[in-house]
Order: sequence, then C-alpha cells, then structure tokens
Amino acid sequence: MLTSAPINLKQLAGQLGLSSSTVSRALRDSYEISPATRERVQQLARQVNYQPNPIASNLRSHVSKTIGVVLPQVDNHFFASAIDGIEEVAQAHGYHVLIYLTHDQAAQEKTVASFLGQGRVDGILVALASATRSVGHFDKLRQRGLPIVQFDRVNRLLDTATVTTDDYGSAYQATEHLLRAGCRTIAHLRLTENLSISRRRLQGYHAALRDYGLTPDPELVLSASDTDEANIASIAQLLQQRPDTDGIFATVERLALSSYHACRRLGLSIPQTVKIIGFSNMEAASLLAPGLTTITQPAYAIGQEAARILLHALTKRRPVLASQSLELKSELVVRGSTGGA
Amino acid sequence: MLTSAPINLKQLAGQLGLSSSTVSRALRDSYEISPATRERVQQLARQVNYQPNPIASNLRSHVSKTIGVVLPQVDNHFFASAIDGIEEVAQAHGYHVLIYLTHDQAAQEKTVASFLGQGRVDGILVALASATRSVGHFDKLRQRGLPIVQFDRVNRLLDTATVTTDDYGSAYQATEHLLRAGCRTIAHLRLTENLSISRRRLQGYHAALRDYGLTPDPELVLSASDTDEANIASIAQLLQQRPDTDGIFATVERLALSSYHACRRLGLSIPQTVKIIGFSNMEAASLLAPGLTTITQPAYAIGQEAARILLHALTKRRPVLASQSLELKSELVVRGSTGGA
DNA sequence: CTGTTAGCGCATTCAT
DNA sequence: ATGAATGCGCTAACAG
Repeated sequence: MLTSAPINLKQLAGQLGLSSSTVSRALRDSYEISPATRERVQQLARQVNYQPNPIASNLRSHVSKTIGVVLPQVDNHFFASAIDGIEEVAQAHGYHVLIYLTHDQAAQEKTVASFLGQGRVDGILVALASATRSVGHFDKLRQRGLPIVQFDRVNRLLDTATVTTDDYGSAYQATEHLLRAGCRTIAHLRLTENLSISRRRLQGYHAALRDYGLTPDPELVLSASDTDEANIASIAQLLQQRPDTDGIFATVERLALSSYHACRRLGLSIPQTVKIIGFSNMEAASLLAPGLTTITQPAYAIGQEAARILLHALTKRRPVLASQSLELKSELVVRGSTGGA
Repeated sequence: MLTSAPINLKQLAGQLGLSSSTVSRALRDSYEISPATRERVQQLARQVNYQPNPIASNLRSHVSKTIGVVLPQVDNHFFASAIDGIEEVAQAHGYHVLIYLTHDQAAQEKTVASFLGQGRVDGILVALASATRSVGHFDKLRQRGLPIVQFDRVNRLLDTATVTTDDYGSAYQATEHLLRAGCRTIAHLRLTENLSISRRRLQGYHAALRDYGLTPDPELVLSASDTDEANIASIAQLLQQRPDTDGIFATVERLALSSYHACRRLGLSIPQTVKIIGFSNMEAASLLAPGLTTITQPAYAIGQEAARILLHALTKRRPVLASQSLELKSELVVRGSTGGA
C-alpha cells in the first residue's frame, strides 16, 4: 500500500559512500566526525528529506521524545487550556503528546498507568482522577525512574513535583467575597475528600467563616456525585433543607453550573436570593452570566509550567524533584470588573 | 535509574522452556498453537505481569496502535468535546491518541504532517486549520497509504472520508431564527473563505435571506482576523458603519463571544437592539447568557464517528473511503427552551 | 503444532 | 575520523 517508502539511514549512507554509523553520528553532531563530512551528510539529508525513524530510534535508545498527559476530563475549560499550554511547551522542545482521559475514574487511571509503563513515554504529566484513593500505580512508575509531574489535582503521597494554585488563599478570598456581599449561610460544594485540592479549599472556606465570626456547619458541605443530574438534585435538596442558604461556593466549574441549574429549577433568583461563586475557566462565564462571580485559575500557565518542569528533567536527564513544585495565583473575576478583551 | 526492568519475551520463553516465537504466537492467540500451551503461556504472562514492548512490536510489525489527532485549538468547547469522543472510541479499541494543535496556522500544520509521516501513527484524524490553503502535506501522507479522516473543518481537495454537520441547513435555520424574530439587517461572521464549512454556512445564510425577500449585502459579511481583539474591533466597526444592524450570525464560538464583547463595548443592549445567534458548544452558554441563541454541534458524536470510521479501517485493514462520510445534525438551542439538565 | 533464523532501522560498542 | 559488528524486543518466513 505504501507508495514511496521514506528513505532510511542505510540508503542515505549508500548514496554518500559512507557507513551508516558514520552518517548516524554526523546527523547527531557527534564530536568525532570531521566538519567536512558532517556538512556533506546533513546537506544530503535535508535534500532528500531524510526523516529518522523514531520507532527504531526509540527501541535502540529508549528515548521516545513523547510525554504522556493524564487528565480527568477535557470538557472543562481548565483542562482544555492546560493541554494547550502543555502542547505548546512540548512542541517547542520537539516532544510529542500522548493524551489519556480517565473520566475521573480510578480503574481507568490504573489502566492508563500500565500503558505508560510500557516505554511509550519518557515522562508523565498527571491531574489525578477525583476517585483515586491510592497512587500506587503511579508510584511504581516513579520508582522505575519515569519522571512525573502532578498538576492541579495532586496527591502528596505521590512524591513528585507539583504545579498547583493557591487553593487555600483563593477559597478564602471567594468565601470572603460572599461574606462581604452579606451572605451568612454559605454552602460549600466540593469534588471529593481525598484530593489535597479539596482539603485546602475547604480549609480556606472554614478560615474565612471563622474570621467573620461564623461557625462552619458540616450540613452545608456537599461532596459531588458521579453525574451532573445527581449533583443538581443534591444541591436542590440542600437548598430546600436549608432555605436560609444565601451563598454557594462551588470548588469546581461543573458544580458551579449545577448550582445555577438547581437554583433555576427551584425558582431562586440568582444574584438576589442566592449568590454563587465558583472556580471556572470559561472566559465566557463571567462575560455571559449575570451575578456569577468566578475564580479563574491560570490554566494555560499551569500546563506550561508543569510541562517545563518535566521537560527540563528530560532534557537535562535529571530526576524531577518535589522541591521544584510551583504554586500559582488564581484570579477572582467579579462580573463587570474585567476590562475590554 | 530504572529499578526493576520489565520482563521481556525471551525471558518469559526461558521460564517456560519454549521458544520466543511460540510464546509470541500464544500470546497473540494464533490459531496454530495448542490450547494447552497457549493457556500455560498466558497464565504465566499474567502472573509475572508481562507487558510486551510496544516499540519493538511497532518496529517489526509497522503497527503503532496509535492515531494522530490534529486540531486547530482545544480552548473551544467543540474540539474539547470532540477529543473526548475520539479518546473514548480509541481507548475502547486499544488505541492510543497523539495530539497536535496547529493554532489555526498553516505552517504549524505542515510541521505536524511531517511528524505524522514518520511512522508514529497508524492513522490520522484532522480538523484543518482555517489558514490552510493547500492540503498537499496531508495528501502526501494519504498517498503513502496512511488512512485519514477529516472532521468539521474539511477540504474536499483532500480525498478522504469526512464527518461534518449540516452546515448549510443549520446556517439557514439560524438565519431564519433571526428573521422570524424581526431582524432585517443581519451580519454574518465567518472564519475564512477557504473552508467548505464557511462556504456552506454562508450559502445557508444567503438562502434564508432570499427566502425572506432580502438581498444579501456583502458589506455585512466579515471574515475573522487572527486575534480576538482584532475581531472585536472589526465587529464594533461594522456595527458603527451599519447602525441598522439588528442581528448577528456568528459561525463559530469565538466570534459569537467577540460579538458579545463588541456590543457591550458600544453599549448596545443585546437581545433588544441586536440579537446574536452563534455556533457554540459551551453547554453553559445557553444557560448563562440572556438573549444568546446557540447552535450546538454534536461535537462528542462527531469525534466518536470520525474515530470509528478510522478505526474500522485500521482494524479491518481497509482503506478509508470518501463514501463513508457522515453528516450529523446540529441543534438549535433557544434560551429557555431546553429542559432540566 | 513448535523451533530456527532473520531482520525491522537505528545507535552504540569495538576495532582500526 | 570512519567502518564492522552487535543488539534493542519483537514478529514473521521458513522449516520441520
């Protein structure tokens, strides 16, 4: 089926009257090659458009020039932007990006981890699934020497560099925003307990409440279910059980939207009766939604930084150190407060 | 650095007292292996957690079990959902997904095409960059026998199967929606002329205007620039030059949002003075935005179908036929007209 | 049904 | 500075 099979090293060497090993070295700028032949080789290589076979190269050298990216979802603007940043940095370094979606499921993530242990990738970028409790599947890879960087949804039990946002601070800020707007009964919607991101956001929320003289009420803290519909139902239920609820702090985009739905369904007017603030990376949300305040994470930058840390390790052949971890700032976007574009 | 190197075929064969070829065949369920030894082999393989090296396999068999996905962007809900669908189908078939972003630039796309010609992938899924004029770089791959499926942003000059939506029909429907709402001066915002998607959407718009007794006015047709800021400026300029404009039909999500921005900037009230309808796949948009009507493409399904066509070709070892092309329906979502979830 | 042999394309010894 | 030989781990052609 293949028409014009691409030229290979041996054929190139043949045309030059050299051995393939010499050509191989010349192409890789080996120091032990005369500048003259190096130039000659590289010129012909360009001329005939020689493309080294990356598979063969990989088999021999154990370098795939590929990184694996593991994400819970991509239909969420945060991860979409993160991929964008990752891809940009990877491409700039000549790396390829293999992508895997876990749909927030632990089993899926384990399967993916086993794929990643087969030598397809030189390193891994991961945002853990919210359902993940044990990180053994990734730790095994780490112990084998595969560099890993966690971002956003991280777990401290997995000893790697991490790139996160100031979850505590922005949760505090978000809660404070509602408190200043007069809210006194603020619901807290979160993904799951076992992500550090969830814990830290809850702590920020608690701290803000206390600083404003309020006592955290466990009844107002809701952990997400698997489906949007279930979440909307739980939120609606909470709002009915606690009609005094006047504020909602959603720690992820989906839950902010579900809150919107739930309020609509119950006929609660949104900025007036209940105020909603939520993490979200839809640039459109703050533009389109009246009364919705968003906390926007620097998703693109997070992707870039995570990729940079990983690629630095790969190109310098150094391990990834936990000490390289980064914490970036989120941005509170109050509707109307943003500029033009 | 690598601690416990994974076991390989030869070692496995050694432990079983068999030759590696027998083991290889037993693992691949070859018909010419006795059920007894096949069972024995597979059992030990599971026990010692043998993972075949996909790189070596690829080098030998020219099968990478990987598909390449080329996208203009991912910070756009349409493509994000499409990836989701693609990934799901790929994973179900045991395929891996390599992702490349072109940022709508032709040069980037050429580079990517050359990567894809190196044997990393068994097939390609592509949504063309809007800046792409010639498709020679992909056609070369196609001629070499690499199966390609285009989706959404397709070009007929590249003879492959395509998966698209009913661009003509939905553009007609969108324009009609504005006409019925009383609009008489409707601007048409599009990406670029050289995508069939753009042409067909423009035709649908023209047809609707004519059917309502209006003459298409070229002055109202605007092609997008490179940056959002430039687009907002052009749209604002158009709205000032033609203050009679009472409707905007944006053929892509970004342009719908830019229209929103432009109206805001000029202080035009959105459902009252100017009505906007736009293609968009933010499930949130129709929920959040007052007065914004959206046409939602079945992005997830498009991704799935495109992947299915490609994987069918790969697993059956058949070429991709243009006759396998699919056209899916879009959905017009008028604000408030949608149900609960 | 199973074993032997060969080689995918490249990078790396080891020679010279 | 260059070439010859070896093998990465696997699959396939060719025996038996």
